[in-house]
Amino acid sequence: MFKLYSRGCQHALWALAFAHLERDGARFQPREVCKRTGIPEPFTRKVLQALVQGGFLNAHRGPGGGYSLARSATDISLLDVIRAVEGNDTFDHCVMGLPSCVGKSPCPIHPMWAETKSKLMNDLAAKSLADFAAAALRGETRERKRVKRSRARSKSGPAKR
Amino acid sequence: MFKLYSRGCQHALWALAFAHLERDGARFQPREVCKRTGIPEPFTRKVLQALVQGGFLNAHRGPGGGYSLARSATDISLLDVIRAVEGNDTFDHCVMGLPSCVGKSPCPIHPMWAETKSKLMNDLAAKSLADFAAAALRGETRERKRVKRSRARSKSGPAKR
DNA sequence: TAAATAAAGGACAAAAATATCCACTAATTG
DNA sequence: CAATTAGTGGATATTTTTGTCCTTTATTTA
Repeated sequence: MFKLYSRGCQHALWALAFAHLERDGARFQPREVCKRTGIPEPFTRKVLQALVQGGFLNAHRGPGGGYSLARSATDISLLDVIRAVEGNDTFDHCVMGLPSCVGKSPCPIHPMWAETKSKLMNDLAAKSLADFAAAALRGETRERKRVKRSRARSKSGPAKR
Repeated sequence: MFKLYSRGCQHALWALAFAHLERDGARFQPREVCKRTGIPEPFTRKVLQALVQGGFLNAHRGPGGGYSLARSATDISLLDVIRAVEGNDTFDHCVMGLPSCVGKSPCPIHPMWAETKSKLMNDLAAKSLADFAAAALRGETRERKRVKRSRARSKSGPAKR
């Protein structure tokens, strides 16, 4: 169960990427975006609320409402989004469960993990929503659709634990 | 919710590390090891079962039973343990949830993520249980004890999502 | 200002991960 | 071979994550 972020955060990234693609800088309707990307609308709406509170989205109520990015898509990094959705401390927890895994008493794999994390966080901070959206457009618009359809249990391999 | 493996796998790693420290190569009693490391015994026993089935542990029933490592602690890598507990495909899932995130249609962050994973998996494959145990001894024997005591909710920061 | 639209927020439901318990079985020992 | 010890496997409980629904509130437009 190796994962970078929660499902909600994953949805947020798809939503923002497609929102940006539709009409850069303009408003977007969560309904449309969710339908196009095949992500669950009610859950995604919740996550969008978090992004509003985090200051990354502006909400527009009433008829023709929707959301718009509070800053340019080139100015919002994936790390920003992840932090906004998951909380600022997502990357701070010890992999071995130690309450204070620092300085004189690190966990047995702290150095290795710290290195991995550091590189990853740099990469995520360097990648903007615009970059992400562009990459999504290049590779994955069609493929994405199929996710929703084949939603049956994948029942992967042995050793389920 | 950035995580490298499940809680059960975390428990397994602590248990194996301390088992190795107690008496290298010899049998160990899960009861003792769990008490010393402060990890929940019933849950950990389940995970040990998985390791038996995975061929990493030998189980010994009856009086004075317990477990022993099936191979030398220097010959079992952290990656081996993780795979045995989590399933061989733990590291194969797409971070963006795509069913087939490869080749011509990778997800928007596939390259970045693949790079991170590759390095991490190399590191994990290079680190043996013996290395891990040695590091655990250097840093964390005492500190670990405190985990169990302060088991109260940590209620960390804002932006809980 | 009334009607319609759409986001906010909270309650609720389902599924998965985490954790415990117990009856059963195998091994050891006297 | 009977008694005791300790792992196995299955059932069950708890918590967290994921996902839905519905009422309220704000905004727009006629």
